[in-house]
Amino acid sequence: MRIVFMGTPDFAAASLKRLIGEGADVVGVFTQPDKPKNRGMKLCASPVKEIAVKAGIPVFQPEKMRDGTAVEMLKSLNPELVAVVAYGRLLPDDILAIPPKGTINIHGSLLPKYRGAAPVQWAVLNGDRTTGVSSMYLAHELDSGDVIYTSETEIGEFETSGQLFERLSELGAELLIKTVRDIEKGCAPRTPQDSSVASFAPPLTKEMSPIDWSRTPREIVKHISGLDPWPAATAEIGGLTFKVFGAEYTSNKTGKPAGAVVSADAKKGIEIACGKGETLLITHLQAPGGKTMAAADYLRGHPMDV
RNA sequence: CGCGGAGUGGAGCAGUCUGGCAGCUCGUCGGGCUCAUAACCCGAAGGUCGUAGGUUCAAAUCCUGCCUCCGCAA
Repeated sequence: MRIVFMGTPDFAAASLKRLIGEGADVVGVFTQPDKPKNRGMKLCASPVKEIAVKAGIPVFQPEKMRDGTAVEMLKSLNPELVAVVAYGRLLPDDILAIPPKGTINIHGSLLPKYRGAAPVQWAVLNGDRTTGVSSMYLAHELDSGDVIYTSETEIGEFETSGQLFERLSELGAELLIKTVRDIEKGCAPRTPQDSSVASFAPPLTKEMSPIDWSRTPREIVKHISGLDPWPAATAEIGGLTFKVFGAEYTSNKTGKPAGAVVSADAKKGIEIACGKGETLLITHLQAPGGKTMAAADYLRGHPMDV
């Protein structure tokens, strides 16, 4: 079955790699154009492009999806199925209409929950105990198509969005293989989404970074985990804005106001007052301009008065 | 040439401006105290100061090249 793959970041690369590894007939790969990135603003290829190039698969990087060129590119490949994983672009109907077996998508949540750009992060932020991945047919409206299969997994208490992303990208890859196989066999189910219970997971922004210390320790832990690795939770301590990457629960109580430093032990970390007099121990942080390190290490070089 | 920071015993930092015996908080090892301890006391080991050259009586420190790492921004 001739398949065209569309995707961009690591989450998608895992699926493409798996698809190729399973011997699927991937006849072309669409990915976002190379963009200037990193130190030096060098032009960088997307993770998906790197996989495709290594596998010798033709790569297409149309700037626009609606000016007709993308349609021509896709038509010339004569695909039976198009598989989209985090391509980062809404596909117009004339593209969706091309492959006779349909256009499918892998999404990082249990649809209809968390439609949108950041389903993984919001599952963590909201403190959900479980989440998963879904495969679905693409429809005109964002992430609203009929669901084919889902795969569920638990979220660890301290699992970060980055870690969950990695696991879900593997789960997603597996689900994609299964979905493609059953579509080829003609036995893939399709279940319409119940849009009345749908929720939306908008992209994260830096405005979300500052920690609200008046919340409960668990809410704050979820905030920290959910924003890791980007945009990262931040805390103002002693006039500096730190990024916070790790915290542990304590059994301590304090009379200090939320956000105040309760203790700064060079063997443990920085303990901060939260809501209702509970406290949280920051164990990993990043000072402005510095690299991420254990809070205890930071305190050794930067003693902190309480 | 997007902007910027940094390489100093195992970890995190100071010292560099103004050259002059390599320092701090930990860790490690040995000993002591203790019912006990991540606590306390005593002692010890461990560094060609990223690298190559230059200036100097003398370089971690000043000058030049190179390597490596990191932050911001996207």
